[in-house]
Amino acid sequence: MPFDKVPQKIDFPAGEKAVLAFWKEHGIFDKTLAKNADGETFVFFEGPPTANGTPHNGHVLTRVIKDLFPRYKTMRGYNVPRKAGWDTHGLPVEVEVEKELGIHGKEAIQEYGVEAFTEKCIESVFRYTDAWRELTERIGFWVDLDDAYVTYHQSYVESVWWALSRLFEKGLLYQGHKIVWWWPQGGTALSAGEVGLGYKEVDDPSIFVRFPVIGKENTAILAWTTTPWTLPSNTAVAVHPEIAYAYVKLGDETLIIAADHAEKLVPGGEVLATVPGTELVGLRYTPPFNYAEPTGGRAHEVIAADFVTQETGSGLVHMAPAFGEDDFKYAAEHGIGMLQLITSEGRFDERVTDFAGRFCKEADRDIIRNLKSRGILFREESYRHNYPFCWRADTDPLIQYARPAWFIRTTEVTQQAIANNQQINWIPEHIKDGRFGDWLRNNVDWALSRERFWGTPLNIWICDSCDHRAAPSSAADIERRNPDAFAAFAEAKAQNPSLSDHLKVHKPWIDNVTIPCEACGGTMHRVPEVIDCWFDSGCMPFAQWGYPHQNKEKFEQSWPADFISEAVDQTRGWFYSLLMISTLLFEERELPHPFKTCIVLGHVTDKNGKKESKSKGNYTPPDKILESDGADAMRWYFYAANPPWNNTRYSPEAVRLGQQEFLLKLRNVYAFFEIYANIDGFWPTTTPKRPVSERAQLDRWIIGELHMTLRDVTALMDDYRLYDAAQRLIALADGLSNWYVRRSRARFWAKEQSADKWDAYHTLWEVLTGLAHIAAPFVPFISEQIHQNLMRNPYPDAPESIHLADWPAYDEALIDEALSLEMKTVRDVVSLGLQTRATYKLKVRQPLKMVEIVLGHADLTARIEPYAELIADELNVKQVVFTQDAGDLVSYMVKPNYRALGPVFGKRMPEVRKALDGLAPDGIRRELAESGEYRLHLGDDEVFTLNSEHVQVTVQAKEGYAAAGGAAGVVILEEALDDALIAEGHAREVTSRIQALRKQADLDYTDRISVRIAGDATVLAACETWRDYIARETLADDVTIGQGADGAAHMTEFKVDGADVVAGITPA
RNA sequence: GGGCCUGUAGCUCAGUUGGUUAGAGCGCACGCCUGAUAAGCGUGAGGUCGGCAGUUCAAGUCUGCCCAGGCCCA
Repeated sequence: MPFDKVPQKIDFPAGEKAVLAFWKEHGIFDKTLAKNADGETFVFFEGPPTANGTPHNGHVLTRVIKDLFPRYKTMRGYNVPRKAGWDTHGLPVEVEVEKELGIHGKEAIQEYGVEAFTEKCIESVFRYTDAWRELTERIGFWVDLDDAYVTYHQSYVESVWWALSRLFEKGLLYQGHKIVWWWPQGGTALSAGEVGLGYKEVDDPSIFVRFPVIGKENTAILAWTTTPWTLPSNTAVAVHPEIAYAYVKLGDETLIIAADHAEKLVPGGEVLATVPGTELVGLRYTPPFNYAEPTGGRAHEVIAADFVTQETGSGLVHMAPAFGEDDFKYAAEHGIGMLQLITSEGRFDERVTDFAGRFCKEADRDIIRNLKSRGILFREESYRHNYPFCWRADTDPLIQYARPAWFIRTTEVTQQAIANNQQINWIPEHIKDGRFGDWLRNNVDWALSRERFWGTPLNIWICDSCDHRAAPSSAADIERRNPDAFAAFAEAKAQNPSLSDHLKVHKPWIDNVTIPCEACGGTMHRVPEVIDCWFDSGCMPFAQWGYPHQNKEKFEQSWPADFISEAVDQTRGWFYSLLMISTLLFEERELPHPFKTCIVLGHVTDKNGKKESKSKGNYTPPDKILESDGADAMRWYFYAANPPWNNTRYSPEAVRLGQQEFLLKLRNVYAFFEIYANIDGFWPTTTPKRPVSERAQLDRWIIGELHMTLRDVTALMDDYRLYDAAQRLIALADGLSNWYVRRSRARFWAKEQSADKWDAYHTLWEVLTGLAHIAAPFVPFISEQIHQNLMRNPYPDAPESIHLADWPAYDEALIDEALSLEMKTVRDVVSLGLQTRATYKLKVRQPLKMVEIVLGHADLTARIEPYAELIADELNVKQVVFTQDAGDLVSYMVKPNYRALGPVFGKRMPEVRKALDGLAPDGIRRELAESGEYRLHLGDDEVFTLNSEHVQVTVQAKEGYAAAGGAAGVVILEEALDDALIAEGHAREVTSRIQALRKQADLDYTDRISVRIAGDATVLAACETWRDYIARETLADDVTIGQGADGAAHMTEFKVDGADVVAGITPA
């Protein structure tokens, strides 16, 4: 009953596809969910991706991280539900649809029809879901896509309404103004991303205007602006508090200006005095225009603002709070009022008698002319800068414009949010008090509303007559107030049954829903706005269940999340909206919520660290890699290349390198095992098996390494340190491949079926299956293949899938730290021996008489001696001698251990160093070896007692011997050869050639052959001596020496020590 | 302009509470081993630890300033 053959040709994707089919056919994912259904829940929240674009490499990173921990926790016995989600609302969706329809702007959308438009939005959102599903499944991200929450669904919207309703009742929703980039011709605000698309270099006027100071005769502030059209709406002038300002006399008048600019802007002027900006604060002035009175605060005075710079202008900045973000912010802080004399179409309103109806930017020239004619203009220049235009209509300038907006008073709970944040386990930790903590400390009220169409409608109704307001929390709540509220929708639905029920709670339908006013009996209409889609996603912990209107128990069971993860750009996005909404709504609950641990991922960049971008084409799309190298390789790269909170430089080459480091090694060992286990008929259930304690050192060593790795990976994964965990796996795979298998080959090849051979098989089987368990959450595909073949074949009762298996518990009894250290030393010693062979051109195939080993830590000698045979075999020497008195072959060096000496000597360290340098190292070594201490004399009469902690004696090879030295010690090879050694070397050389020939002839591992060897007499004599050895190694039934090689099926000619030899083989 | 992160070999990255002689893999060169063979091993070359100053007996590590890249915000 053999193991399945591991295909010779390496094709990871093919194997993975088979695994995917297996998972699908047997419903493995569902079974993993069912398995722990009664277990303790490990809560994972899926941050909803927007599906209106194809997934890229960054999404793969996020998804493989999101997959890793749920898989791990599932194996640990936790119930880990994985509900998927889709983010469906928002401006990007609308923009995408606008592009598609070739329309743009509010009016165009209304003309097209809001209902048809929203239907297009739904279509657009799900256009790419197939691609997402395909990728999600292909990379092995186990998430329940069939039960995904969708942010536009009625139940989701109603949960969001409930949240807003609560905030409304708490008085945390209010109306104010928000400065937006406004497209006047289109009557719409643009997102930052859209604004970024439309910057052009343009020349704008740059003017300096006299603002006469009230109470100072003939004195004026020289205010600066590049937007003359905002001057009629001026309400303040800003100065930098720390800049020096000069009063400059020029003729009859005195001008106030930044001191540095006095000479340039007012040549010939006389500086009367210089004052800091703070002294100008509070000055009142006469504004250049007087069309209307500002409202909402004081006006026409000087305020301090640190955004003011000296680089451009006069150092005194004209402020029009309705038309600038800084202006608005500082005005509000200083109690300055606002004046907005421009309509939403960008035209002067009727109050501005001189310019009424004119488009703002086009009026600049006339305003300047007006100022000039009144003698107010001091100077006019032109100013070249980047200014945004509408990206769709690139001749339409954008303007910053104050729009009425709804806000959430998040500042009310800033302290609670900060306290909540403090309890979160942020990975990396600096996010807590860094990026996220800073953001919370500078928390401002959340500008909630958007003047758009495709979003969750803001559920506030206002009475036409008495201005009474209400915020119903669901459709049912609305119907309670007005049973006919949705009659129009019901009728439309009757006419058109394909109308989505979810649209009931969307524009335009919801806009027509009215409710009677509880206060006056009048009619209440909904406000026109929709809300910021970040609020949607932040509601997902409860909205995914439709809570509190339904699924109350489900919500309670899955809140708060134990684990979430997204990229760092979500700091002010999803991470913030989750935390803030939770803080606002669930103030009585235990902190932290709604998530306990958050891994913040870096971005995936190209191999030069540049952002991956479609237009640059500087990246390889995920499916390419998945097709060529497979999902395990891609997953592994993101786990093991670097800690994923740093940016990851991504390229196909890099993925392949990571594959070699772990996956390929794992696969090679797996394939090796299958080949030999099948040849020898090893079977875990029937082959005689001895307890680990009775097996060879090498076996106990690798099993110890396995259990140490298991112990460490478990602790690291519990701590979410996946990168370190991956490194441990690499180290184990390396030890397994490059030491255990390498050193055990002879055991696997051994002809006789000894207990030692079976030990080796059992050990390798145990380590491979164990390693597959530990690696399963990381590389679920190859782990499954190994499990199915090595575990399920002999043990049909084993878990159906490795992902249904329990995470193994490490066995302390099998861990042997001492053995581990010894083996490390042995490997170092062997490495030095091989180094010596390389340096002195002593081929490993040529046996040598002896190796002498001087260990750096003499006390290790007794512990390493038992490994003599292993060392002899690996270095191909007949005898291993350990010594501490290698006499002239080595020299000693004393190395101070500063870490230990530091606390004792402190500042006197240089003295100590000097003293130690002047002493004979061998003397110190002897004293330490004999008495365990050394008395160090400092100065005239001070004596300090040092022990082997304080100084380390290292040994070095002297020149002129076949020796090499390192941290482990010194290894010296005996170079002299005798005839017997030379003969053995020849025999091994010939054997190697015959083996190569077997391979070349494509013989099966077990095919018997007959061998003919001819040529040089010395070599033939050696072959005669080693005839049995050659026959055994090459599986030869007969070896004919010196009779020529003619007639053999395969022949090879080569040189041994310069002499010609021919070998031929014929299959038996 | 502000905040956060990153900067260590040609490339990708490690680097403990500061301990003096900074590591690994890849790549390159040379060699070895091999019935795991599209693998494996060894050696070598390759570093002003982004720069400058400071603290310290001792700085890749701590502090300040500066430079470059990334992200978020303005």
